[in-house]
Amino acid sequence: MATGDGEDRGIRGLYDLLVDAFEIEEWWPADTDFEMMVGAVLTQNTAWTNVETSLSALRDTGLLDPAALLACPQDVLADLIRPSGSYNQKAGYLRALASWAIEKGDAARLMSTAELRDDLMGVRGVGPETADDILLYVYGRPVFIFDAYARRLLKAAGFPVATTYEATRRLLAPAVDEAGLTASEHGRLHGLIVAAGKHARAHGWESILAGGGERAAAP
DNA sequence: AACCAGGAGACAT
DNA sequence: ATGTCTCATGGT
Repeated sequence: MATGDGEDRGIRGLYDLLVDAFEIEEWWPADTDFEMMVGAVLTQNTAWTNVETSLSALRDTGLLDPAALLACPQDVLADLIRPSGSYNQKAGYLRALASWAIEKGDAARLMSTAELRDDLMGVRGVGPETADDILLYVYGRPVFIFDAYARRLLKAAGFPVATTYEATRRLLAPAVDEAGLTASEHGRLHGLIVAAGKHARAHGWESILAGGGERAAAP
């Protein structure tokens, strides 16, 4: 590995690099666990600013609560989350999520990470990335989010990357393990990667990976 | 005015 | 196990 490519520094090294390169505000702000889960579904293929509009509408109508949300007619719910796009699909997803939250209660906290991940992915509307978001930000499990930005970054850094989320996750599980980041660090890392991804869209990944460069601020 | 945004599911191959 | 299509608004 005298290639000098990014894999040499490992995921821990990538984390250190990004901490120095970017300043981000508190990532994934939410008052409650359920609000965080709702946000995770609404943000699918959707800009976060649009999600905030929907979350505010849900908060104002008291629907950021599993039981209250289930009691709401689906077409009314769909209308409230319209700004987030795919509102008919997502309204159904949110109902499935609310049912799961009520059914599970605190039992979820006792499950192993692998078990809980499988359980979450059984919920309609929760795929691999959304499940990992919830594992990380609601249940405090130290998982790496292999979203599109992360895969591009990892590839640019010299890691072997697959085309899909799950394939990449399996491929790089050892590297994530070796990094040994805490859940808190993983949480910050995901935010940093999204900030880096937006920066890279304009300036390329090289400007970041070269390191020691400019310190960019996140909007 | 295409293109993308803090993806997932159904279905075909 | 891997593609393609649909969902659908709002910002650049």
